[in-house]
Parts: sequence; C-alpha cells; structure tokens
Amino acid sequence: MDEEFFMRDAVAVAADLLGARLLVHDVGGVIVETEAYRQDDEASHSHRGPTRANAAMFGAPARAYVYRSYGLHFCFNIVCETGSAVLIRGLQPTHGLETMAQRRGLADPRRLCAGPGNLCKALGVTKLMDGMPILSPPFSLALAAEKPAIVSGPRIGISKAVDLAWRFAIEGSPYLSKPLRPAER
DNA sequence: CTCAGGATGATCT
DNA sequence: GATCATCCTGAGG
Repeated sequence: MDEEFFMRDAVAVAADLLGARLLVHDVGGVIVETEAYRQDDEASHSHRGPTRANAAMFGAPARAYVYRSYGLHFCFNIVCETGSAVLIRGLQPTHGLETMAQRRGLADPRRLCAGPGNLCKALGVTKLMDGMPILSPPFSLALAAEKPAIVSGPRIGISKAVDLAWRFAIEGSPYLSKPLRPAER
C-alpha cells in the first residue's frame, strides 16, 4: 500500500478499496462500502474548482478529505488523483468494538459504522484530520488479501449525476448503510 | 452582509 | 416517507 495506489481514477480506487482494513488509532475494520467523486462530476465538491473547504481534494493523494455534513456529521474521504476522492461509507467493525460502541451509544456491529457520518463518529474522525496523510499514524490501511466479490449502483444522497453507478460494496455484506442492488435489466 | 443548501441520521407516522 | 437538528461555505447584493 503506497501513494501510487491513490494516484488513479477514483472510480477504480473505490472498487479496489473494498476489503481493505482501515483503522484510526487502532479502531476500525474492513471497508465494505465506498463511493467515488471526480472533478468532472456534478455531484462532487470539487466540481467547481478549488476552494478553502475542498482544498484537500486538490492536494496530494492518499490524504484525508474530511468535511462537515448538514452541520452535524463528518464524512471521511481519501484523496485520489487531483480533484477526486473516495468516500468511505461503511465498515465491518473488527477492532476497538468497545470504543466504537461507546462513541455511538449502541452496540449492534451492523450499525456501528454504517454510513459516512456514523463511521466518522465511531472512528473519532473530525475536521482536525482534514488533509492528514492516511498512510501514517493515526491511520492504518492494509489492502485485502483476497479481492471480495463486489457490486455497484447509484450513489446515495445526491441530486446530480444520479445515473452514475459509482457506489461500490462487498456483495451481500450485512454492514452496508443501505442495501445495494445491482442495476436492473 | 445575508442566505440557501447540502456526499446525513434519528425519529415519527 | 416526512421532518428536523444545526454548521459551515460559497454565491450574490
């Protein structure tokens, strides 16, 4: 796992991150759900070019892009090639379950890290981590030993570019924020 | 300076 | 499915 991995199309990285183990201060688990956002993407914060808020998306790859959502929650992304990033939407908790349960005020492992806001709360991710390299402490990222079976579908919570199937998940995972059904026919 | 609008989540119907 | 809590930022006057 090195910076090269992230110097690619965010859509490819989003798919390849599934099954990887993400920890923050030794708390976290296996990535089961991601979404890709690119600069040529109407739904992306980077679409209108660099600003103070999205500066991290235009910085070095393999760094965190953390923003506040709806005034209440944080969302955690990993920056890929310039102007693009992968939103981490769900983990299967494996490390520090007790800490997560305490931070979240519940114990159900299927809900602890389901959704970007919940995930950040469980892992203690805040705006302070915006721009930090995710290949060094307090972060830890290790790719999957074996590639899991994945599915893709439309992204969640956006109003533009809704037709792009840039949400990725491990097939059949019970840890998703919402079920993902492969495109219909 | 004002102000609308979110890459959400919990709760209620 | 609808509502709402609550905070910036970026856009426009």
